[in-house]
Amino acid sequence: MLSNKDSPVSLDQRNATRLRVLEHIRTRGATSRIDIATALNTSPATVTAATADLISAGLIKEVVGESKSKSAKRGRPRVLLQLDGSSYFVAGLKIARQVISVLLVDFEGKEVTLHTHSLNKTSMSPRDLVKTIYTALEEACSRTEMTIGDLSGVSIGIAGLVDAKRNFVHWSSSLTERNVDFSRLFKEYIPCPAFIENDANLVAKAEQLFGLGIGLRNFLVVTIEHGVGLGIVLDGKLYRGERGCGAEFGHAKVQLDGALCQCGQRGCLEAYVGDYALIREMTVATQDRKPETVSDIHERANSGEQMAISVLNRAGQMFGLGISNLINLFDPECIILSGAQMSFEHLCSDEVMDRIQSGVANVDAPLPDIKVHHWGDLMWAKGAAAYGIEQVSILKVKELPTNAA
Amino acid sequence: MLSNKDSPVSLDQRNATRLRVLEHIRTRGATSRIDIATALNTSPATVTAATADLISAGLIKEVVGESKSKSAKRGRPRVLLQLDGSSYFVAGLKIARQVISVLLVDFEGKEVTLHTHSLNKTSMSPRDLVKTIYTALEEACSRTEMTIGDLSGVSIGIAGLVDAKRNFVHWSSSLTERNVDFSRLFKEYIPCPAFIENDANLVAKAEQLFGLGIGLRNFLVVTIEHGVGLGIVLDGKLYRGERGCGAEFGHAKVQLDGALCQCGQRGCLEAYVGDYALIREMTVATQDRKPETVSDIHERANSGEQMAISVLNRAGQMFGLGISNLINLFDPECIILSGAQMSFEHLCSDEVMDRIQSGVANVDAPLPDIKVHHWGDLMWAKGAAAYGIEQVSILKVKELPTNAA
DNA sequence: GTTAAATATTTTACCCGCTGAAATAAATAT
DNA sequence: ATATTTATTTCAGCGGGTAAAATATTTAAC
Repeated sequence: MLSNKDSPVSLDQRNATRLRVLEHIRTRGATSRIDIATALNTSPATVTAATADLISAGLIKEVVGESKSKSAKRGRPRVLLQLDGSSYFVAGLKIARQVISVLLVDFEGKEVTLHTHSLNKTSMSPRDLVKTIYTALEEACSRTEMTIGDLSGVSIGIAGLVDAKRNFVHWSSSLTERNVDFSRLFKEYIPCPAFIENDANLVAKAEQLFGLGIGLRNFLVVTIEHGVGLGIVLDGKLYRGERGCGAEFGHAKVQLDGALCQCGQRGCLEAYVGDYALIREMTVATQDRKPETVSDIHERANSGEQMAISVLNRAGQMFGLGISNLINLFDPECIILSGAQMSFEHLCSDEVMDRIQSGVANVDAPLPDIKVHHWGDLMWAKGAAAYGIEQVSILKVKELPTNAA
Repeated sequence: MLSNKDSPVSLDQRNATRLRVLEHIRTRGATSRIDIATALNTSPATVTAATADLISAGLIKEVVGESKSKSAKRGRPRVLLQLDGSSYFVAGLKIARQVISVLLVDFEGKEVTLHTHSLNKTSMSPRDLVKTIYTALEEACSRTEMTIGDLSGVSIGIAGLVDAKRNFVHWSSSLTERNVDFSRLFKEYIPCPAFIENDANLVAKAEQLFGLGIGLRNFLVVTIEHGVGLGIVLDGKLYRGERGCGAEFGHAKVQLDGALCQCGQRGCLEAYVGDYALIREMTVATQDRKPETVSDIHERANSGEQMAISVLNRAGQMFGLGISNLINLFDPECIILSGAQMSFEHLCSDEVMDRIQSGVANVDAPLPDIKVHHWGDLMWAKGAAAYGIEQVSILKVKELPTNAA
């Protein structure tokens, strides 16, 4: 009798097909089997098999409705397939300085509830952080009919250097310790799969699944907030680097021995563009009237204050220089500038775009698209949720039986 | 009767396996089938099939000799497989400013002959360039018993912005025209498959196949010569960007509105590090004693001339800044500094390494290796040959019959 | 209203590449 | 000479995918 052991190659192959079908449905919305087969360049028979598996797992469902693509006049109508949001739920968390945001979403990414948990310290020990995350999750669930046990995945975004593959945080301003392996702590406190990632990478995932990156395979997402973050998507996947700490754009050096940065080094982009940098500059220049936020600086600039204009202007020039370097290196399809607040117009001005243009090696081919995306406050948590949905999709597909039931 | 049409998926799958086996033999040298099966995590039966195909195509051959890995005391001895260099020959060309270097190699990369064809102009029309390439190829072949018709591939390295997938050159200092599609010209003049690529990408290929990049999957190669070039290898493949003009490191901006560069922009790394930049600086500072080469500057620095020391020092600082930015973005396994001449010690000094170290976001994990590779003068042409061998390998594998003969 | 045509999906028979087990090959130890 | 060990090849079978046929479900035509 021959072995019945699953050959790993074949298993991976089939799951890869299932995942490709699932991803296509997620990005394109309600689609028919025949359209999926055409789009994925595969046979209808394969799509029938894959979708049957996904339906049995509760990941997708058949819906009634009109096909968006060419509607035939005659013949059997197409059956549309859509994500089934109701089977699984995921929590996306963003660890910010003052607050943890918890966004509970269904499997389509639709918001179930949002909860904000205040922090009294801007940094804490890993164990305390995970305990606080658990509390925040419980509070969020208590607003719904769910319990933590109903969650299929928890995804956590944090600023800093994170090796997501290992749930390992090299360093984060939210932690009092370096080199933290969260996988053990998660197993101890969180009763479902949990993932931690760099926050900018998560926003990149959100752009890819729900935002301006839908359908793109090579793009960069630059996040603008307290600091400057970067997410790199190459060939449809997040690029993280060998040790998981690549895509450090905020601390790219734009000036030899330049301004002092939070990180202790000199000349970092963030030291010219980050909000704390702008506030510091304004404070030095106008001791008596310290601005509280970047919006304050904007207001003063709009009302004609030369110093404010100059500060914002230099930030824009440095930012443009950094972006042009990204284009020179990556030559992406698109760069998405993502921010949750409206306080980064000075980084999207015509002058900045001119600076970018003038810094890119000149070819007679159109520049990559530079798109500005003003998200709501939920940007970061949505990013975490997007990543969680993706990871849980992978887990659920792997759990599918090898042979049809 | 059912269709016998090859399903493209399966065909690609088998060819991918054949190529993986071929690549393994190329990088590891003489190896037995059992070792290949273990290394590629596949079954001996598959390796038997793949190697039989590769042998019938003349790509590899069985050789006698001792296995390098654990030699068993008893049992059937392992049969070693090695590249068969004698079946196919490839020409690697480097278009430099004064000269075209032609390196004829066998399929193992062993030099058959080297020929240098002088140019009387530093730039010419695309058609003239291809004609000149043909002449240079003829001259090189005439030194051997080969003719151009015996070549299985011609690979051409050129400085500038090249979209290798399309054999399209956006811009090159060696051409009097922009936006040149070489595929038609190659068909017209070159009687075998021909490929054109950015020269730094080719050096990266050479490092991957023959040099310090063997076995690495994510590394960067920085070339230092007249200008500064970059080749990016991610997941074992050259990363070229969406329009094929990524990896432009020489024109990355390291200073806002800085020194004027050849390219017409300001603040490019090359404008601080390129040899013409150093010579220009020295000329301004010491009008009466213009240095001819970077080596001259080195000599003067070694003999204690402050101005020369200062010029080289600043170049090193700027270079270190650029490298640290690469590490921050890519977090590679390794960065290889490749140069054909010995005139870049000032870019590998301890001060430069300190500058790199101090510019990399700090994690408690070892920095990527920074390796210095002093090639001979053949560096560029060897790179072209490496790329040619790889491309021809792919072509030959694709030409294999679907069913065993 | 019935039938024909059109189109979507499912079923079925089979192809292809890979695998494990068995067979074979080629050496050494006894 | 025979047993043992190890490498390679052969071979039957598995799993995923496909083309073609079958089936399902609609509209158009009469």
